[in-house]
Amino acid sequence: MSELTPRQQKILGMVIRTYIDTATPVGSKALAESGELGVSSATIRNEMAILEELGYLTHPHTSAGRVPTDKGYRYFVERLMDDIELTPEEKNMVRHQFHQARLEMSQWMQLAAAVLARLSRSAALVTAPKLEQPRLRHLELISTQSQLVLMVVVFQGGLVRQRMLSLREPITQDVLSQIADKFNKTCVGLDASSIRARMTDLADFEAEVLKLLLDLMDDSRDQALGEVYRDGLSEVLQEPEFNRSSEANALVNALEQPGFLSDVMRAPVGTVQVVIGGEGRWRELSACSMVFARYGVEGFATGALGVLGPTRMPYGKAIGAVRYVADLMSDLVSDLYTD
Amino acid sequence: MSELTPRQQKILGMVIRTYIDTATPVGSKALAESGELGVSSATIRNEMAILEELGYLTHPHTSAGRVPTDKGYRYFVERLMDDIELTPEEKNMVRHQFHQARLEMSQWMQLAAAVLARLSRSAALVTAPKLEQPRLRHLELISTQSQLVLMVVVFQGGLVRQRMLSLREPITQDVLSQIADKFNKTCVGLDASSIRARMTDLADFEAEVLKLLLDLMDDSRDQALGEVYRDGLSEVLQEPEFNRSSEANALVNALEQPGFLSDVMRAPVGTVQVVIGGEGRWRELSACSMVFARYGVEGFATGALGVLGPTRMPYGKAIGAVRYVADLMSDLVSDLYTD
DNA sequence: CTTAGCACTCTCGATGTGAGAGTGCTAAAC
DNA sequence: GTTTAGCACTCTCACATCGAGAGTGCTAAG
Repeated sequence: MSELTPRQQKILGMVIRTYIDTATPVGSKALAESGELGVSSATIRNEMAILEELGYLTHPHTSAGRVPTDKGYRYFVERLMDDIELTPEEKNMVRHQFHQARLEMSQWMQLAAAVLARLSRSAALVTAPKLEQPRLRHLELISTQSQLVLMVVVFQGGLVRQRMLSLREPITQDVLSQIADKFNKTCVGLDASSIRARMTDLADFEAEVLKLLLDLMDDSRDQALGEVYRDGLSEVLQEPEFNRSSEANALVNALEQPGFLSDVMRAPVGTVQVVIGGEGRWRELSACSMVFARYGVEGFATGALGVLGPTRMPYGKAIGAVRYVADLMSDLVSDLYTD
Repeated sequence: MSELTPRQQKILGMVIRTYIDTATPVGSKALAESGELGVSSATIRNEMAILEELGYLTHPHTSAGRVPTDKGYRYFVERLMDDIELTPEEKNMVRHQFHQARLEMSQWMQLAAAVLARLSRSAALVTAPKLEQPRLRHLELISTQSQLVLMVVVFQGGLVRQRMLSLREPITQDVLSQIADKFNKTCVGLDASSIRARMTDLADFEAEVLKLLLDLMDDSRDQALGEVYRDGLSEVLQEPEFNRSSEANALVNALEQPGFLSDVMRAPVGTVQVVIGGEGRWRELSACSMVFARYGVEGFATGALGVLGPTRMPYGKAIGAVRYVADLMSDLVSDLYTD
């Protein structure tokens, strides 16, 4: 890819910025009249023709202004964009909201989704952090009815999971407590495989508890599926590109599909990824872009968050918001969940 | 309201059923040709004119077929509708799916939403059951870091809630366990106000635990706000009435609004309510109908579930589905959560 | 290399038109 | 009295036409 001249870069940037603003194709005349270039519309036309030949711009039809291509957006995001940082006021606002919230993951996630949606004017998604290597911290068995037992498991770090278990024959609470004690005495601090190795020679019911516990530990590793928080869908559906319902539908579908997020958002913690126009992999999302990041503590517990909007999204704000919120969430996970 | 003649009822029913099917105004000729009435289109026209005068039908314009009014739908739902029951196959399918799922409220809720959406071809909403009068079953305090404590509370019936608590000065796990024990010895089986009355003379930190516990018990009473499961949005947005994005937006907005559901779905357990065209109270939902019910055990724990679709929704299926799923969920709550 | 000028293309909104669907009304038939 | 056939009328919808406007590409001159 040959380098663009400074003027070409400037023109490309202007086209994209105006298009993001107005959602209508931008013509040479409008750019010339803005005065920032000091050249005539004819010159701009020539440059635009070159940019089009290089694949950064297109025409919807012969006599309309120019519209950025996915490649154009990519170039813009990687080289031309400025003010990726949120403003101090925005940061303050976000921090303030997080400060107000209770110390609870589900609240944060919802809050994070709301903040992302508001700041980036796109639909936001946040998945719960999943433990990479869950270690047992505490196990409790509680009889709720004669034939039903509630198992509450606290993992190292403070994540709590529960599961129910139905019995063939009644077991008293005392016996249950003894069994729980046995697990707590032997298995605290261990991961699933160590627990499996350690707990042998178990009575009938104990074996069942063990099975359920291991199952739960396995599940916690990718329970991201279930707990996903969304926000901002209604805002993004107002964008003109989603008036045609086929586009809108693709987006709503993607958001509703439970597996979608975890499929898409594979990335190391600390980097912000931008997927423009579905990037070939998600054909139905060719009108959408995603900005997302993983958050949490690598190797311990990570989740994903991001925004989904039209390719014509305000990338600067979106990237800034995703980065800032991801960092914030990482801090929270690190502060609260790691010992 | 004067009574409709049997033939008028039959015509009204046919108009509504065909309109629900086709989403296009239905004319006298089409009804006459279906052959079920044995009269000519002219007669049907006369009857339709009367039905229009009475307010059950309208014209979109002079020369289009008839469209039901909200009043027409209401009459239909209350007097004309048949097969409100799901078919045995559908019931089987639903029961089977619930049988497959794990013994876990969040799974059931998600499943219920999915089933409702599929059966009624509308958007479905399910809120978690909230405890009317939570009683403490078990309390656990776990230190996760030097300055952080995780409080896990199990309520009578098996609902588990957690909250974190940051300390001014470190407290050892032993001390924490002693405090938890104190609560468990004195307060098990009590509701919030009894606990408040019982636990007096508390040390500094104990008072804080008490406050948090009471707070949590209070919250659990209407935590419905947070935990809401949705499904079927993408399907319902495909319906022709939501091509105009303003209608669609009202619907998406309503679904995203957290308070909306709890506002709307006030009803006793065991009855299915039908709100047609927003019924004046929800002006922005004038193109939508809702079918919903409360489920659970009255006086102990109840939640709400329902579907939201165009006024032109398949009421029979929707009501049947809502009733069946609500009953199923009630049974589950009753089986698992009551002692 | 830049720019003015110009012909050309294409969209968009307004306008018009004919076919089709459905109605309301009237008068005749049962 | 109810039903029906017939007919004029109305309104939408799809389609075509048309001019204005916007924007382009090209050419030739600065």
